[in-house]
Parts: sequence; structure tokens; C-alpha cells
Amino acid sequence: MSQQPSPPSTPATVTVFASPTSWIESDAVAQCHQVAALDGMTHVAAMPDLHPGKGAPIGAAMTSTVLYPFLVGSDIGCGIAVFPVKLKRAVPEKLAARFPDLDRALDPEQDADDPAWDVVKGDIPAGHLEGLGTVGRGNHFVELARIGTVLEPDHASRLGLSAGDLVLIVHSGSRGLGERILRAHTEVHGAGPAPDPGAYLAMHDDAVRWGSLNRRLLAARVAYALGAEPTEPIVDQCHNLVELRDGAYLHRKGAAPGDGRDVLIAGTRGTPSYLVAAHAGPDAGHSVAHGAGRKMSRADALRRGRAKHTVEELRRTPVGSLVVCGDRQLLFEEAPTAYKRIEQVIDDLVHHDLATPVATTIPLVTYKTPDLGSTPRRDRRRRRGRP
DNA sequence: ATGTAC
Repeated sequence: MSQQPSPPSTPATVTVFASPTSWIESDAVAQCHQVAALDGMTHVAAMPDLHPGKGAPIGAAMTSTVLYPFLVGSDIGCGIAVFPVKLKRAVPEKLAARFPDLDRALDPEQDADDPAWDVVKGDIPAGHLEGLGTVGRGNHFVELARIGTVLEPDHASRLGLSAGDLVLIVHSGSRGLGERILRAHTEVHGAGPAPDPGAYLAMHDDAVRWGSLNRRLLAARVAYALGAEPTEPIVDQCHNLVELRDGAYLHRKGAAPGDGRDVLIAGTRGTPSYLVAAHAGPDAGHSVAHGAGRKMSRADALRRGRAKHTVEELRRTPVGSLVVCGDRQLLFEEAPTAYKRIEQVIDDLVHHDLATPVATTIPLVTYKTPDLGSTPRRDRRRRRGRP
């Protein structure tokens, strides 16, 4: 009996779930085809918010017979959660000033009395305390928003939502923990597959749990600071993770689980976001988009933004909301004009029958990092050096 | 997106 030849490796299929008129960078599509050519890949589903990432595209669900940690990236467990919040009045100017410093981690000893700890039930995953309760940088944020248009009243009602209700939207991940997990893999295996998927998955699952806990801690810190009670999230979906599904590894990078779940698809701080009922099938990698998707690189947004906008324009958005962001560069990088139109992304999902919009959320205050206030930078530095 | 090095 002759040796059976190994089956010819047919390249994985690549499907882009966007209309031809949607702006998708060719570099991002090229990245999808590079991923499709990896050993063991069977399918790449690109979402309408697809844009180029570091090595792998962002906004894609990638299926393979082997587990590639770099396809999930370093922010394992990153996701978006929505928490109902009850406030008597919601004046953006007043509330923006009350946000706590979310760059400062919760310290078990120093902050022992902080009531936000109550959301920790059981152990902290991986025992990782560094950065706990911090929002991070990049596209992460905590936003106070109000429900705008309700498009599916019955579904919204089941979630306890009506037009005008307030919610906290938290987009954050596993901070240093996920980064450490990916680095431990890449230092030895680079972009290669995990030789022991079970070992990677155990650490990965810790980071996914840590990310979700972090979003709850962030929401609780903000709720208390605004004079409200913390609540359970009505939506909490992680868009950077890998799962074993139907005998294959389904990697999601900037793609939210879309199999019969409710997902908050982030617009920008100056445009609505959409709460959708997702119903994506296998062709779409059981996934939907996670946001509007970047239209410009950070470098382009900074260069073009400086020519186009003043800092004051960026701190007060077209919908009348405020942005708390003491980091000038980040203010430009995350300008609404650096992102695609969220309506186009949602339309593409609807036309491909991947999701049904339930309600929009309209930003009131989007928090990124503490405001510097009017104190000149050098004075702050000098003061920090004092005992 | 990240912690850290420049």
C-alpha cells in the first residue's frame, strides 16, 4: 500500500461583508489573503469595519485547524459592555468633571474602601492586579450616552431600554495581561501556531474573564462617581478572542460574536453607536462588526486633524457631547473624522442579514484620559516631583 | 493596544 499523499492545501476562502461602495482599504483585504494563505486556514470573514492591523486585519473572523495567537492579538479579552445607569439630570458639563481618574489602577490596600470592589465576585483572574480598573488608551473609552432612536421596541423593552434612558458604554480589554500572554508565545514561536493550544487557551480564558471584570469595575467606578448605583451589563461581548467551534479554531480580531447575541457596535464619540441583535451564520464566522472602523491611520488622523480642527472643536462634538481627554495627540487620533460612517457599517450588516438594529445611543460624555485642566504642563511636572 | 525603551 502506497503512502497517502497529503491533501493539496486549498487556499482558504475570503468573504468581505461590505457593499462595493463601502470604503475598505486594499491593504486590509491584502492582509485577509495573507492570513488565508497560512497553514490550516479554512475561511476568513471580513466585516464592514475592516482595516489594516499589525500583521493581521482588524474586523475579521478567521477559522483554521490550528490556533494562531497573533490572530487574536495582544488585547485578548477586549470588548464592549453596556450598563444601564439612572441619573436625575444629565448635563454633560457637570458630569464630565465628575469622572474619576481611570488611568489610576484600583489598589487593594489603598482603595480597600472603594465600593467598586463589590463587582468582584470570586477571584481576580490570573491574580493580575496591575492596571485593574483602568481604561487604557487607543480606541478604549468609557461613555455616558442616552438611548436615541428605538428601532425594535419589543427587543429594546426586553433589555429594559426606552428612548432617553442613560447607559454607560465601556470599551476596554485586558491591559497588560493579554499583552504578556501574547508576548510569551511570540518570543518562542513568533507568528506560528500554539504548539499546546490548551495551555494557551487557559491563559487566554483568564484574559477574557479579566477584560469583562475590568469593564464592570470601570462602570462601577464611574457610576459611583456620578452619583448612581452600579448595574449588571445588559450587553458584554468580547471582540478579540479565539474559540473552539465545530472542531476548528475561530479567531475574532475586532469582530464581535454575532450568533444570536446582542452587540453594541461603537460609532465614534461624535456620532451614534448601534445596539444590534446579531444573527450571523458560518459564512460570516458567526460574527459582526465591532465598530465604525478606522478610515485613517493614527499618523494621518494626527496630521490631517491638526490642519482641520482646533482642540476646542474636538472636545465638543457635533452632537453636543463632551470629550474628556487630556492627551492632545489621542484627541486628534480618535477624531470622528478618522473613522468610517457607522451608518454604512450597519447598513452593510443589515444587507448581509447579519444583524438587526435595536436602538441607537447618543454620546453625552466620552472619557478617554484625565483632562489636564488649565495648568501648564511644566508646572504639573514640577509639582509631581514634590513630596 | 501595550509597557518600555529611546
